[in-house]
Amino acid sequence: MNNITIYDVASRAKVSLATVSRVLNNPEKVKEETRIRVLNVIDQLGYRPNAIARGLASRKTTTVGVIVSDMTRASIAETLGGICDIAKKYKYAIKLFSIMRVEDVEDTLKDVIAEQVDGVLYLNDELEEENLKKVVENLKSVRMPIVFCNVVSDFSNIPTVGINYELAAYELTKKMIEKGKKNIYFISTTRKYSVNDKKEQGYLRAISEANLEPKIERTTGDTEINQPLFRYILDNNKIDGAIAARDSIAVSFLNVARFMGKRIPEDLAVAGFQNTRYAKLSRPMLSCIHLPVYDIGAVSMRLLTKLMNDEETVELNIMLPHAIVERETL
Amino acid sequence: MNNITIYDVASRAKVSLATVSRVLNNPEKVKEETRIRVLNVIDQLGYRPNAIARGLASRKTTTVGVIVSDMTRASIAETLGGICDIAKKYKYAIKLFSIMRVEDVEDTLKDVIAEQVDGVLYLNDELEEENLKKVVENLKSVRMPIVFCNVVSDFSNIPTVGINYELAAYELTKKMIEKGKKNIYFISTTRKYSVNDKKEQGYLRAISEANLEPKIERTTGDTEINQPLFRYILDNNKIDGAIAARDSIAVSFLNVARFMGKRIPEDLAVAGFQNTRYAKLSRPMLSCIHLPVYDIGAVSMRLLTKLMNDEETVELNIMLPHAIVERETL
DNA sequence: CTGAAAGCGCTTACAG
DNA sequence: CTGAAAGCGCTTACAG
Repeated sequence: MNNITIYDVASRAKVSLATVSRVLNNPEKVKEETRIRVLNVIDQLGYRPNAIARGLASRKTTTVGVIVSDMTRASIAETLGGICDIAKKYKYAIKLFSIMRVEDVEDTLKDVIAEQVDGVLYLNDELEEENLKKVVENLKSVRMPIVFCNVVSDFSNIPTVGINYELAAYELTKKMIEKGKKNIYFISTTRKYSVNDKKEQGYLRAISEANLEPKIERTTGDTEINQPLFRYILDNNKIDGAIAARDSIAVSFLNVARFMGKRIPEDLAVAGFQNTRYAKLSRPMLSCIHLPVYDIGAVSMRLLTKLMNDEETVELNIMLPHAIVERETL
Repeated sequence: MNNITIYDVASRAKVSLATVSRVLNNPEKVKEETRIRVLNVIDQLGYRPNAIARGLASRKTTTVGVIVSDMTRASIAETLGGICDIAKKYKYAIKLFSIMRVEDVEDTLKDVIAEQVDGVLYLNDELEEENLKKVVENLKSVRMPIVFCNVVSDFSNIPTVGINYELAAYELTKKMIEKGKKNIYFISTTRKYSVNDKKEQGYLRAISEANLEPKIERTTGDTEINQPLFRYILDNNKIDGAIAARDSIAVSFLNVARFMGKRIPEDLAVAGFQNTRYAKLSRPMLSCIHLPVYDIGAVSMRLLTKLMNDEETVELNIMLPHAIVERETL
């Protein structure tokens, strides 16, 4: 494809290819005069070293593998944005891997390893400790640096960046309680996400501290299916608060509640997690926990670069700050 | 990293490394007995060929480069999902490149080429024909197959997959006109996206066919800034219809209109483009053009595989079907 | 059908 | 400071 090789540069600059390689990788080892000459030729020819050949020779590909389950989820996109920006800054390329079915975990990992990436960012937050274990073991066995990006797990020795979901949910629940709510529901997802599990725990802690009764419901994300469930919850209960694991669920719940004549937030307070653009577009405007998803991506990529370069890393489990955004539903 | 090499397999299977390579790449050239023996060893050892070495030797990396401008945009995520799924199916890896600033175009392209990908999917839909030209020329010069994924351009000879935005906007506008609306605004984006340009054209065609007066406004995506503009539009005019280039803008506009007491859709019809999950969550529920963004990704990836393998491709400019989703605002 | 050998485009000790 | 040479782990004509 790219016809210009290191040989072309070398012959044109009247040096050996070793020298060209050095001005690229260890410029300080080359006499300034030679270096400048080579650099000029590189520039003239528009030479870029073949990343594949370089990867083979140096056993470093300056590529990181990003493992995702469901690309489609909105938060993933922003997190990827953060990852990309920082990767670019540190000159890493990004290879994307998706694990569509749990059965594919090991196979995907073999792929990742075969692709010779220098490190892995794991954003697959479906809660399956056994599978997570496989991931960790596979990667450890080849000494591949890994960081969990917004994935909560019991592996305390794996570098992680995220937020303190437990605390965030705790604070949010507590805030509702302080506002006088006594029948607060937690609406989680049917599918198990590790982060949602933590939110649930935080909710439970606040509820039990206040001696209230915990009430947890689970929904699929699907609006059509939610409708009857939400209606049922709102019909049969003296519910006066609802915390949803995701903004979209919260808005969906909010809509049903309003349709049924509930005054928000007097009769019913509602809150979600994420603070997407659409939180502001709901009516009334949704209150929620703001998740710095872009930053989570950026910071985890940065952490990974440190790990790949054996830099000293003070903190391996980074919790980014969260915030309660109070709008109109709380 | 991966310690098991083709040599290990060869010696254990008592064949030469050439034979191992053949069972992997040209199995039909190997005697069945030998093939099975080798396959067994591969299995036992869990051998995966080093993709980098393979890429260097064969000059095929079975990797495609995906060039994106703003990862953060919601539609990109779903499109990426389609790309990933099909890439996986055809055993291609995906490398992600972002072009953050226009100045980076050429530099990013050099990166892409240096990374030795076998083909490129270009999803950067900011309208800049000159820059698009650079992209095309750079890639053509190294004979790199490329497909424009949801990018509209004047380069009719570049394979493209998307929808007929002009027609979609035309139909949508026409539908509003048929419903008796006479003062229909088109609300586009300040930033130039090639697809939005087409939408504008379709809108204009329908408007002029009906001898109505075209009215185009542009907004940033930012809700805070939109508010006053929308208020202004709604205040000063006998507007009775609004088509927004994006769902989020449509919902935002809808909210302001309702706040000002407009009855939807009697006083004012509103429609958007995309059909995100949130279109259903607005109140009243947003009518819009449904864009098959996942499919656009999937189909363009499929098209690219054909191009990379020099398969005959009947259609190089694929327009996927769109649809008007009528909910409550139209 | 199989093996020996050259080569893909680099990096990196090793000499000098 | 610079060059000759080996080697990274594969693929692929070329013989046989």
